[in-house]
Amino acid sequence: MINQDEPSTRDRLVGAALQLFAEKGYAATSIAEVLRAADANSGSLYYFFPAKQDLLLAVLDAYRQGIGPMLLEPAWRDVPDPVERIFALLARYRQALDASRCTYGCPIGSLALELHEPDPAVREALAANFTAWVDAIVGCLTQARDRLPADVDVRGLAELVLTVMEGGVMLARTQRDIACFDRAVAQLREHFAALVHPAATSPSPRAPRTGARKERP
Amino acid sequence: MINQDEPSTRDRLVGAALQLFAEKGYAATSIAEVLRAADANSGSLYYFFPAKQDLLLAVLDAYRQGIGPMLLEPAWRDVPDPVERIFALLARYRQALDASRCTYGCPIGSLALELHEPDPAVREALAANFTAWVDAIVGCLTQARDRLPADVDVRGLAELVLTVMEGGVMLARTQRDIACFDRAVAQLREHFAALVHPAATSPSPRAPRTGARKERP
DNA sequence: GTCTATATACGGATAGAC
DNA sequence: GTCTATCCGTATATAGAC
Repeated sequence: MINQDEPSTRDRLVGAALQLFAEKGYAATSIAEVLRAADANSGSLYYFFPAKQDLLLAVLDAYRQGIGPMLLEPAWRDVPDPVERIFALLARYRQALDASRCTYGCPIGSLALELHEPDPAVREALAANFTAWVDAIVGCLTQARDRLPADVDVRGLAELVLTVMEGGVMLARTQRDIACFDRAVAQLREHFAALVHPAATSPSPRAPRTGARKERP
Repeated sequence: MINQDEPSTRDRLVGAALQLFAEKGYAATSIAEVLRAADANSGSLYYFFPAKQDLLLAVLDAYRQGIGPMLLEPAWRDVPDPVERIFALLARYRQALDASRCTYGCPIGSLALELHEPDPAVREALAANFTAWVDAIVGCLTQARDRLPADVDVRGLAELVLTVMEGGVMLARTQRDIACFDRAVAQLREHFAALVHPAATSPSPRAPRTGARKERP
């Protein structure tokens, strides 16, 4: 066993930076704050990370590695239906948004828009996070493949989910109104309702649609 | 007439800041850079704006005032159909994204996510920009009201347009791939295609749908 | 690996003449 | 309204002992 009960200095630094970058952003977080939050000293940090950006890269890697165990797994524990898993994931973001009174959104999205001309390594690390997230949704859609139209753009649809989440978070945060996020998700629900078959395979006892589409004259 | 040919020092400052904040972000833009770009001096800037944040507020106000003349009017000049105007607006963002090789997105969205704990005045100025943008889409949808289902959430649908634009810009910038934005817009097209009647009123000679929805078995 | 002390630069903002 | 010169805090990063 390598893991101790006490996290290593390096892990404390990455953890502190992860939290602070999410709360305040990258530029607005000073090294001194990270050191204070991690209860470490300047010498330790620069022993592990040659520069602040290397700390950011470690944080982005931690996020990517955490997508499965920290995000998807808890969100999907009690949700077997692949389409519902998509909305369970969105509900997770809603929860974080709500708990922070519309302050905490998606840390990757915030960093992606804060860093305008990022170093290639940083840009790729951000892109890798989005790709992993979208891949997870693609997985859900693939599992529900037989309930989808044959000509559907699976990747495009998965990206739409990310897009709606990120846009909904942005709007809700700016308006300080979680209803914005809810409306975005509700619209996505409508989109799925028009697209997905009423789950002949799934034994889920939900109604196949929430709001029946109005008939055309 | 008040306007001269030469823009005032104040206008040059706001214009320079507007461009720099969009290109590099708020925190990453130094006062010195603004002064250089505006060909002005520190004394002039602080004569007009007590602090950097007041310059930001002026920039956000300029954006809001420019939504009509600088954004909607040129985008809608040759597009009478209200639904097509929505996509013409999105095409405008695509153009900016493309011209900058997926670097320049939506400056308001970037600022909204960069500034995590903004001063109330700043947050409200950002929110006012989003509101004005969404209101414009609501206007389009209202004009097309008779082509929409009676129970549609007009504001929710308008916010979805903003949400898809912002999310699409975020993903395209991060992946440095405009196809991400295109896929997001294509999905929105699908959503509208399933929602909007084939324009009985509009004399536009377009086909009512691009990709016919697959029939359910 | 960790500590303290510090180098060095640059940030926003100010002073006061003109 | 505009100019130059400058204050002063804070930022990242380094040096070198332990």
